[in-house]
Amino acid sequence: MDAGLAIFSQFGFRGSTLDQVAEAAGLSKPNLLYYFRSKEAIYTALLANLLEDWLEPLEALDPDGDPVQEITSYALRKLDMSQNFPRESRLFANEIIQGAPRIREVLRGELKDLVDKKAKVISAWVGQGRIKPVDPYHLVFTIWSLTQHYADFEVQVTAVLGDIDPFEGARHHLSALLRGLLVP
Amino acid sequence: MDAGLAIFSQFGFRGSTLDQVAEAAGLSKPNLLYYFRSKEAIYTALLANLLEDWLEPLEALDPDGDPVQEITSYALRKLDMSQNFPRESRLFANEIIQGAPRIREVLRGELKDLVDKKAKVISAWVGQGRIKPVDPYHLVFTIWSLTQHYADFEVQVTAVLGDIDPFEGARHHLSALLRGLLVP
DNA sequence: CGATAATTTGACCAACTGGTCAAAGGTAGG
DNA sequence: CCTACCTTTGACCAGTTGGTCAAATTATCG
Repeated sequence: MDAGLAIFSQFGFRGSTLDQVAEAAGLSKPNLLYYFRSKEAIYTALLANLLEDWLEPLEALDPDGDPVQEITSYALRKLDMSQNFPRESRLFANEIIQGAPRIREVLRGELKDLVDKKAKVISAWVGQGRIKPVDPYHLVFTIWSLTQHYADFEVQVTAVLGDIDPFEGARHHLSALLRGLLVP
Repeated sequence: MDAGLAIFSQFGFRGSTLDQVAEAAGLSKPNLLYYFRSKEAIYTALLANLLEDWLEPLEALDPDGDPVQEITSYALRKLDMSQNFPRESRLFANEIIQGAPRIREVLRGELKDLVDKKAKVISAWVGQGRIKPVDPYHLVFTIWSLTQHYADFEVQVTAVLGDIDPFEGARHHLSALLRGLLVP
C-alpha cells in the first residue's frame, strides 16, 4: 500500500505501472498481483482507505464549540495533514482533477451529506451573529483549496519560496485570514 | 492544439495517448505526427502557450493603483480564467502535481521573479499602512489556490453544490475574504 | 518428518503505445 | 497537362504494460 501510494500519488493511475509499484514494494510483479487482484484493486484500496481520514476532521467540527475556534482548528488540522501526508493529498487531487471516475458517487453521497450537515452548523452560527455572514460552502472550499495547495502544488510553492519552510507562515496566514473573514 | 488540450488536461501527459489526441483532432496518428515531432512536442507547446496567459494577470497588478482594488481585481480575473479556461487550469495543475518535470525551471525563474517583484509591491502597501499586515507570498498562494480550485476540483465542487453555479457565489466570497484580510 | 497450504518467481502473452516509412493523394504554378 | 511540393494514410515495428500460469520455494502444523 505504501509503495502504491508513493507511485500513484506521483504519476496518477494511468501514469503508474505495476513494475514501478512492485519495485517500490520490493516484490516481483506477479507477487504483487498475488496480494492484489489488479492494478485497479491497489488503487481503489488506497482511495477507500484515504477517504475516511480525509473526512474525519470535518466530521469533528463541533456545533457546541466556539465558531471561530472550531473553524480555525479544522483548517489548521487540514494544513497539518498537508504537511504530514502530502502523498495522500496528491493522490486525491490527481483523482479529482481527472474527473474522479472512481469516487464520483462517494463525493455526491457521503461527502455532500457531510458538507451539507456542517454547512447548516455554520449557517446557524451566522444566524446567531457569532460569525460574520459567510457562504458556508465557499468557506469550506476555501479551507480545502488553501490547505491542500501546500501539498498538491508543493513544487510551485517551493520554487517561489526557495528554502523557506512554507507551513509556519501558512499557519499564521490561514489563522489571520479566517479571523478577518469570520470575527464579527 | 485544442484537441491536445482537451485530452492532456483530462488524463495528464502519461495518461494520454496519441490515438486519443489524433481522434479528437480529426486526424490520423501519422498525420498528427506530421505536424508535431512527438507527443512531448504537443504537450510542451501547450504548456509554453499557456504560461504566458497564466502570468499575465499578475503582471498587470499596478503598484500605483488602489491596493485592495488591485488585489481583488487580480483575484477576480484569475477566477474568470478558471471559469472560462478550466482545461488550461487543469493541464497546469496536472503538470505541477506530478512534480512539474518540464517547467520546474520556469517556475524557479520567471514565476519566482514575477512573484518576488509583486511581493515587494504588496509589502510596500503594508509598510504604508494601506492594507493590513499580510505575508505577500501566502496572499498570492491564497489567490491561486482559491481561484484554481473551482476549475481543478470542479467535479468535487459540483458534487457538493449540485446544480448551483459556483462562480457567482465564489466571486462574492472571494471579494469578502480579501476585504476582511486586507482592509485596515 | 511429511504433507498440506501459502508464497514467490521466471517465462510468457495479448493488447497497447509512440513512432517510422514508403507510397498514395492533393494542390499550385507554369 | 506536367512537375514539384505538401499532405495524408495503411502497414508496420519495437518496446512497454497489465495480467496469467505452472512450477518452485517456503512456511505451517499434526
